Amino acid sequence: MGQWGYMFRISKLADYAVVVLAEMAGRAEALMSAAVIAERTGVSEPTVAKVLKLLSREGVVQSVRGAGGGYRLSCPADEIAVVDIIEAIEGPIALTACVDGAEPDCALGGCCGVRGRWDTVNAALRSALGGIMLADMMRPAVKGCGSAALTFETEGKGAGYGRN
Amino acid sequence: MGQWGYMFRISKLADYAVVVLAEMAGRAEALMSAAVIAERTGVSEPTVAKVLKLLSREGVVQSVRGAGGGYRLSCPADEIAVVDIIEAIEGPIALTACVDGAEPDCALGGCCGVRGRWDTVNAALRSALGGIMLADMMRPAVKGCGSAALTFETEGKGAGYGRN
DNA sequence: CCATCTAGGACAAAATTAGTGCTAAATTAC
DNA sequence: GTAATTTAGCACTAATTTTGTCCTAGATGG
Repeated sequence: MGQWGYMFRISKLADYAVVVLAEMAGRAEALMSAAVIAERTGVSEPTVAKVLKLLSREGVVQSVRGAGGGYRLSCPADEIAVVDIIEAIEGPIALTACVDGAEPDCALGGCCGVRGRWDTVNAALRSALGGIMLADMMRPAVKGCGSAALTFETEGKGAGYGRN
Repeated sequence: MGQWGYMFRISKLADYAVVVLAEMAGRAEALMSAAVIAERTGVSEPTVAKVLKLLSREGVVQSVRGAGGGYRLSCPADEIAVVDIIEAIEGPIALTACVDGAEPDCALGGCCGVRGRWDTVNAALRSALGGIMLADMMRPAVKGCGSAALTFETEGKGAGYGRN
């Protein structure tokens, strides 16, 4: 019922995360800085940086600090489940807050007719999404797109942050 | 990354919808007014009314106007998929706005490396959730509130409905 | 006609998300 | 060792979404 009317919307950040990782997967071994990835994907640099920080903290990517540093995937694209990416950004999957253990002060209290029943749904979700890998999200290499010469510009961010 | 840190959160309204419908399923044939359902579920009346209006518009429940009117389920609880309920409240399932055909003005444009790839994910989602029915969300008739001794529940926690 | 009861839209407040900026820490290059 | 590069981690503001409520209109039954 939001602007798009879609349920199960994932956050834009998670969406960007998949785009960013798909880009990185193209050069799986190489280190890429946030700035370069931003340029290659078209996502604004601050946003790319934010996404990568989260992904790094959750172990989806590895980071190397310092000059010449950057990020690389922790494992091959066909071993990273999309659901893991989303969880890295948004936290554990659950259809409601009403899951085992959490949230002590439900106003409906012990009378809630569906308490604990969402677990089944959540399990089904995880199961269904667990099999879809990052590699499945990549298109078969489109030329002309996104692959504008990999230049390490020292020009800086003076060019301004394009909005996403 | 919200307060609960859960991804795939459904809205509270959709959550209420399941609670409301589970209540109605107990007396499948009978007409129940929004006021009565509100009283029996503990969800505030304006909210119950709102939920029922949406469910009615989408055909999940049937409505009867006028004195003595109310709502009843359109079909048995084991024929109503939970995902249908959620869709009735929140609109069609889709993990991103970036689905087939839709959304002409994605800033990443034609260069987006994952464009169209979400369809697979969404299909998997629908498939997994389509098999879970409202009937599966109901507890096997619990008399008296708070007894709660039920299969999966490891403890008396687990809630998630904000107060009204 | 009058008391009920749903339909539908409008709306303000609250909660969440998005996006940006700043400072610190690590690493490389000179 | 100093400077430049690049990630880490907050803190914060603005924009968007969700909630919850209200108000008016249309049906229905007695």
